[in-house]
Amino acid sequence: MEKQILHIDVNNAFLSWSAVEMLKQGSQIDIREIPAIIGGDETKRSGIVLAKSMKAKECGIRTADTIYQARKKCPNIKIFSSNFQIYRKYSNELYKLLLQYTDKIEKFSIDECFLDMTEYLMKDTLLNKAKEISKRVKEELGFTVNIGVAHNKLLAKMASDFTKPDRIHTLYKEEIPTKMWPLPVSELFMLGKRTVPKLYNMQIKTIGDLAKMDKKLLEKKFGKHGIMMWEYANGIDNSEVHYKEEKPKCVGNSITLPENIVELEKLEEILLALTEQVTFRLRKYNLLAKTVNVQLRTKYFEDTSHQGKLTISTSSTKEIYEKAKTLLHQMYHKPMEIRLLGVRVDNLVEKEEIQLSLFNDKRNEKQEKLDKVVDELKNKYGYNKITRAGKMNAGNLLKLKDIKK
DNA sequence: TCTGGGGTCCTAGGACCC
DNA sequence: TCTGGGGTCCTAGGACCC
Repeated sequence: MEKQILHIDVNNAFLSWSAVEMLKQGSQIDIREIPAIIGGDETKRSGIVLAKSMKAKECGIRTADTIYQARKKCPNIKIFSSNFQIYRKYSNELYKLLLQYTDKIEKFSIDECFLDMTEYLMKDTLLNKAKEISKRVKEELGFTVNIGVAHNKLLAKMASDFTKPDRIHTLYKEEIPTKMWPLPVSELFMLGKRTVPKLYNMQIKTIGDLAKMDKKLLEKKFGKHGIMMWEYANGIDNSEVHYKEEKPKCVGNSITLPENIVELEKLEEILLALTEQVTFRLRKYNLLAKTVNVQLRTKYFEDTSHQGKLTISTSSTKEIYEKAKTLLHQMYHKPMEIRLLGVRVDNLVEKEEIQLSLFNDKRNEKQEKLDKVVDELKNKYGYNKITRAGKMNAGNLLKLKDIKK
């Protein structure tokens, strides 16, 4: 049976949500109506554009531009900082509204959802539901969405991207040649800035060009990725809407430092702060990690990473930090000027699964209790209020207020 | 005052085993 | 004194997404 899929995409999500919130707080201006962007903080060297208004887009400003570039393109641009707590709030409100239509919802990102609407079999019914959702989101939540209507996720996603904002587009199989094939190949989902130039060299300029290519040739040149791009260009995608809550496969935390750092001791302090946040989240998920990964970026934008296995899966801050420190020492050689430092854990397993399979493990019981007490305090009073005693807090030391929950 | 941070998945190549 | 080959596991790096 053919599936009925909707893809819901919030228009300029961060900017729209900030606009709605500001209006609620009594602001006289709607930042969606003026040249405005949501951007990072240049003084913390994270000055890039996260979202833009239509007027900002008309100036040629693009997402991920530096704020410096944005200001050059549009000198009177208004810049606002991001607030992820607010974004999560609006994301949840949208989710709750969508739950009234189906519980088969996949949260694809903070501002995108797939809905499996196969129970609404008639095309007319489905389109009417899309219209109803669009209208209700606008009226009840105060922002607009684009909705893609199709028989699989890929086509629904492509459709929701057509013209914006506040639009509903269908992309049924028979519409692929007219609606999707004329588009530049760079518009196809999963084709990024590395692959597109290679396709251009092969005289593949549009999605239609790609669709008509020999699948085998693409496989030879791009491997699995080649097969996937050929299938996507032909509108083929059999993946399901994953509506069940899934646990993450890795948990990471990284930061671009306010200034380059050379001293190993300082890096260690930051590494501890980063690790504490990672293990806090790990324990919240009730997961244990087997692999630790540390990432460095130098002032020349050279990235390196090292990973290592732990003997036993753990969520202990101390154990993971010790491993991370060892990895950092392996990679670090003087005089290195470090711009970014990150830690990530991989190979995650459910805590219960492991404990059953182990003999009664008394190791680090004390440490586990300490982690638990700290977690409870953090849950009660907020993440940044509680810091480990004994070490100076790297976060405060460097004013890294963005090591956030 | 250029260039974020959170993820997922894939691949090439090395180590090691039979 | 010329060095196969299949399989698995692991690591570093890269590509892509929002």
